[in-house]
Amino acid sequence: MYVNEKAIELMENTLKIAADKTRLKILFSLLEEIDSVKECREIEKCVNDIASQIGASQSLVSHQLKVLKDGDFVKMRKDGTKIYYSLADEHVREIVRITYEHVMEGIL
Amino acid sequence: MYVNEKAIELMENTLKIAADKTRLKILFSLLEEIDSVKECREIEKCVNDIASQIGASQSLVSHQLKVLKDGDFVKMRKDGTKIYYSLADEHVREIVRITYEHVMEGIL
DNA sequence: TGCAAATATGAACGGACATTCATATAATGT
DNA sequence: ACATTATATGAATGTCCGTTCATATTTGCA
Repeated sequence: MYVNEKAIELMENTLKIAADKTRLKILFSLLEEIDSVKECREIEKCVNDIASQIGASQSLVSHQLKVLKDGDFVKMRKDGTKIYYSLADEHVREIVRITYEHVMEGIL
Repeated sequence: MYVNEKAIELMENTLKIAADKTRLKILFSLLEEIDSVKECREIEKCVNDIASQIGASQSLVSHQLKVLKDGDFVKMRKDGTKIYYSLADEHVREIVRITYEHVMEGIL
């Protein structure tokens, strides 16, 4: 089917943002586990907590959070010296969830 | 939530394969339009048909089809000198569809 | 005002990769 | 066997980007 060039570009940009292991780890760190991936709740965390949790440097996490924020994958809330990040909306969760399930099924 | 390193790598690889405008065009060219994206049927096309349809060179399409095939995004069927490609399974359609819808909603 | 904690920023480096060009391989028909 | 059509392949190139290191900025507090 035909899809115009602009839509293709937007899709490419969106998928590129998700297609990085550091950024994926950040996104998963913002999902609180309950039972399955489907039932995760969004939570908020500050930069250093994310960094120590995923085992990456503060600088790297800050850089990648900027990418995620520019791409509207996450939103932020300032509180004192700390800045809390959380997932932007349900759509981010959905794209992460579906890719995760596909990988887990070993099909894709 | 915690996700092991191997799953993160697989997700990164899967998303990287989809995150390219030429490969996205190829995938869309293998979706026959009916009404909405949800209702598309898979079809098969040979390399040159795909190339002329998306306005790319034969060499480029062949290179990217190899990437898509190695990533199990497409499957192939030989018939004489022609080789017909089609989407591998429903999961490929789903990831393309969801990303497309998100972009179209202008939310993500 | 000075210090410390938390985060952001900029430069620099190295590796990955999309594209092009030229050429090779494979299959078909005469 | 040869020419033709369809597709694959390999090298070369230029660009993008993930990561690191050092440093700047901001906020709170004594």
